[in-house]
Formats: sequence, structure tokens, C-alpha cells
Amino acid sequence: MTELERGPLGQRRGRGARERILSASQQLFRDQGINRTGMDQLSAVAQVSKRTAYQHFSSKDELVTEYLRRFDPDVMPGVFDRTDLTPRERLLAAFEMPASTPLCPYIAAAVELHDPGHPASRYARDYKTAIAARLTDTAREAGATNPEQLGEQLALLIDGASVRTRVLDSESFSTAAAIAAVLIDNALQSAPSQAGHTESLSTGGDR
Amino acid sequence: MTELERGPLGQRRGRGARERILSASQQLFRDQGINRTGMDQLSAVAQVSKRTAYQHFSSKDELVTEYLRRFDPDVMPGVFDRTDLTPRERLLAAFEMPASTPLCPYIAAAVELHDPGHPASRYARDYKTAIAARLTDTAREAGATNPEQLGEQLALLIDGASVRTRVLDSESFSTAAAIAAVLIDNALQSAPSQAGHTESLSTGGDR
DNA sequence: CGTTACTTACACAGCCCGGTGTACTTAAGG
DNA sequence: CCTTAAGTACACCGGGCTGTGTAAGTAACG
Repeated sequence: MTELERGPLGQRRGRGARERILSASQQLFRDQGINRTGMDQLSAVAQVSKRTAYQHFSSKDELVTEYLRRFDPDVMPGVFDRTDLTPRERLLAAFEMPASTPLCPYIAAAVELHDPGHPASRYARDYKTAIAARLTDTAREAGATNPEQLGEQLALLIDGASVRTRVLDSESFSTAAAIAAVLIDNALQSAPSQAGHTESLSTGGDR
Repeated sequence: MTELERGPLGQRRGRGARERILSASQQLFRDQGINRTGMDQLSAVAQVSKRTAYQHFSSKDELVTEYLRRFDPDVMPGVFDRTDLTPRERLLAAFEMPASTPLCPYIAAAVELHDPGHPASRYARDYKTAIAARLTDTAREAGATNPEQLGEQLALLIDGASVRTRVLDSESFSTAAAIAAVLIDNALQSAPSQAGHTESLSTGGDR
């Protein structure tokens, strides 16, 4: 047979190993956690020999870090770039998550690895900081009186909703969205721009 | 020597093993996490032979569950019972946490164990539900328009602050407290009782 | 064809983990 | 004194883990 068998994702079995490994990581780390997923099982699911896995990632720690890095374009995919929404609507859109959303992988990794010095933990910290900054930018764009404060507050709400969705399985994101609406309204009521007009003035300048 | 050596906690070395084991669990699970703490190390720190540890707890899983159970009187020690505070003040007092507060052990356990069916995970769920109920009761006592909603919201804020204190190490509890103040004021402004008077009417009735 | 780069199968080393078996020691209490 | 309850020391088992060594296979390219 000149053509090799095909994996469940339709990829060739010889090539593209790296992608399949990262893809399997995404599934297994989410479903079983990082610590409870061994490299043997991971390789099996990725349809890659363990030897190959270690040729692409020098250690499991490195794989975990790379696994987290892959989420950047994924998490909150286009929320901040949706020009069809007003800044205010964009802030609220960050809370529209399906009830089955898994725990934010950055939080999961930081808690599971339990070492603040681990590259993955550092990356999680950076990511959380970046998200807060994005929220702050959008809050400023919306005309909030104290954008830094509002950004930090909304970030906290998102994390709270994420962790409660995991520990309990209540509809925590709608609870968080309700709080967000109150905070946003409070922050905008004493500002010039009001809801219901397309985005216009002051496209963020300091970032 | 008729009297045995004394451990770091002043307890006799032969007796009181169970207490020392739970005490060591508290320290090690907090500092290293559950998964990264082995029974050998735990026994050593507790100054107890591993054999004795397994005579008190039939498995590590059982120890973890018992370890969580020990927090009931600890976490939020008297906040809900402080009659010197008005209900409103009690709700806000729940956010007065030192900046070095470790991640809520129930969240940590649920994330680390990663099995919703694990006894410890179930217990964590029960605990979180109970805390929300306590907050709801206090919110009702304070005269909130929608006590269930406010209780759930405050519970989410606490968890968000807890997890962000761990992942970043910002002063998230003060951020959460600021949000809580807004939510509480919003929920009470259309209610009869106002801030600044000692607790009086309607000591909780339905619990 | 041969070379090059990648992948595979499989065994294995070394470690830590949860948990147990065994035989011994010690304090308390009648 | 003897009994009983509790703890101790220590070796050990089976299993899973990360990571490696080795030798063979295979596609692509010239």
C-alpha cells in the first residue's frame, strides 16, 4: 500500500505528527487533566509512536507549555475584534459561553502543575494579564470612567464563572453576565457615550 | 524514658496520630498540592509510620476527603455568626481575606482530582452550595430584593478572587469586595432597611 | 539507484506511588 | 503480671510514569 492508513482526523499517519500530538493533548488534558494523562496514552491517541512524540517535544513539560500556547487564537476567538458590536456589546459578549464550557485551561494548568515557576504557569499568568488588558482597552473604548478597574473586575467575573462551572455545574456564566451588565452600566452612566450607537470615537491609542 | 519524644506540635509521639496526619495533610496539600504529596512524605512530616497512617485512613482518597471535611469550621470562621455586624456588613466581611490566602481547598481538590464522582469532589460541591445558601440567607436578612441571586453572585465573586489570587497574585479580594459593594447597594437601595443601623428585624426564618 | 529525514515498534531503565505483610515495641489498665 | 490497643520499622509488590536506546522501515528527492 503506497498510501498509509488514515487517522480519525483524516490525516496521514506518517506526516503531521506534531499537529496530531497537540490535538490529542487538547482532548486528553481537557478530559482527564494533565497529571492523569501519560505520554503512552497520549501517543496512542495521537497515533504516533512515543519516540516521535519525544522528538517533537523534549519533555512533557514542554508539551504542556506548547499546548497552552495553542489556545491564544482559540479562547475568546473574535470577541475583541468584532467590529459589528459596540464596545459595550463586546464586553458583554465575553460572557456568552455554552454551559458545557470546560474550565479555562490556563487555570487548570496552573492549579494542576502547582508550581508558579513552571513555564506553563508563567504563561498562564501572562495570558490572564493580557485578557485583563484587552478588557481594559475595550472598557476605555466604551468610555468607562475607570477602565482599569472595570477590566480587572470583568476578568475576575470570567474566572469565577469558569471555575464554578467546573466545581458545581451551574449556569455561572449567566450569573457573571448579569453582574457584568450592572458594572458596565454603572461605569458608563456618568460617561458621554451611551448604549445603542455604533463604535466611533477614540479607537484605543496606548497599546 | 517513660515519656516519649515530643513532635513539633508538642504532641506525644505515640498518641494522637490521626490529628497529626490531618495536620500534615493541611500543610502539604496546601503547599504542594494533593497529587504531588505522597503518603511517605506525609507520614514523615506527621511523624507517624506509614503503616499507622493506613490504619487511620483506609486509602489516600479517604484521607483527602477527611482533610476537606476538616475545613468546615475553619473557612469563613465566624463571618455568618457575628452578631456585632449588620447583615450587610457580614456580607462584605466575607471578602476580607489576607492577600496571601491560598486557593480555596475545595476548588483545588476538585481540579486536582478531576473526577466529579470522587467523594472529595462531591463534598466540594456540597460545600460550595452551602456557602451560597448562607450568603443567600444573609442577603435575605439584609433585605435584598432577590436574595438567591445576590447570594449566587457573591459566591461567584469569592471563587473568582480565590482563583485569581492563586494564578496571578494580585489583590483580587479587594477587587471582588468592590464589586460586592456595588451589587449589595443595588440590591438594597429599593429595600426598606438601609446601611448604618444595628441588626434588628427578621432573623432568618426559613433555614 | 542511493541518500536523507522522519517515523515506527519494542524493550527497558529508573523512579515514585499507593498499599500491604510481618514482627517488634510501648503505654495503659485491670 | 498479663492483656489489649496503638504505634513502629522496614522490606516489599505491582503498577504507572517519564524518558531513552536500538534497529528497522518508508516516503521524498536527486
